[in-house]
Amino acid sequence: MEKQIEQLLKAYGMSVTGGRKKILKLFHQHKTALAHADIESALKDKFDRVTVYRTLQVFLEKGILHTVPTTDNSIRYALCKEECKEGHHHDNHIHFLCKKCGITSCLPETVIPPVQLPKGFLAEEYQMVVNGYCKECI
Amino acid sequence: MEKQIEQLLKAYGMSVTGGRKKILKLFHQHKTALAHADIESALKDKFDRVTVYRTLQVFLEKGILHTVPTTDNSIRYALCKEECKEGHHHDNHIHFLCKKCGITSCLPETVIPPVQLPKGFLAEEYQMVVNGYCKECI
DNA sequence: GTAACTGCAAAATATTTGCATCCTT
DNA sequence: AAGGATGCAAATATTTTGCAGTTAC
Repeated sequence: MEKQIEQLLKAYGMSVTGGRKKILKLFHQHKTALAHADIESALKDKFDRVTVYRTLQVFLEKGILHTVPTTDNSIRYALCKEECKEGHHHDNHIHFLCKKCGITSCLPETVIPPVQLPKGFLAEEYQMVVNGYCKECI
Repeated sequence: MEKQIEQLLKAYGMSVTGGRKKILKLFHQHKTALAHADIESALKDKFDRVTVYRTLQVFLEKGILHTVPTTDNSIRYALCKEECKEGHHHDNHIHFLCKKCGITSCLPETVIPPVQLPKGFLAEEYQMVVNGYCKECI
């Protein structure tokens, strides 16, 4: 695991530091999308708040993480690319947001069906969010 | 228009005030989803920032507005219910976000296709966001 | 007249920036 | 050793809260 994470960082041309490893590890452990606050509290004082901001920012730019659409005001980040790589080759996953526990999960095995857009719209990416209740909260 | 708006407010059991009318009018004029900042700058000092927050909050609670999923950190609000009422009777619209001009539009006439979720997930609402380029920006 | 809405001030939160120090390569 | 990453302090921006004055019904 440790090795995997370091390799991933190197593969993306980033230097391997404690903070980046910790944060990346979090995303690998939780299979859900995480908000800044989740990460901060998971790291409990181990790293500065600012470092978390900057690390997430870099991960986004490099394409290790991507943002998940939400209807509340939180920005959530997820590490879906990897999981999707092996199965279907699509960047467009469905995200599931549980109303009770608030967990946001990626459902990489579920394919977003095609839609017909009105004339004049050129679509590049599709994202789908499903709200409801997850296994634990039904 | 003025009358329509007042009636809508009354229909939802809200008192009719200047601020509410102005904000609701904005949503009727622009056919796009608006963020707090959009509204604030559109009203240019006519109303207090706090009033805008509170008005949007009430509109959400009453069900006049709903939030639109976004991948940036902005909360966007839209007034889709009405438009949908007449056509298809579904609350689940597709939202289109233009990469260039940043405008978020509701596409009420486009139906979200059904998806098969993995076992253990109970879905209640479906939302779909499409990124790309709108008519003006292609 | 009463309840609710609004503006102002201020508190609480969240995010960004600058700079000095430390760590990775 | 050099460039980049981190922590700390502080500046900005965003959102929430309390209260007094005003407005809608």
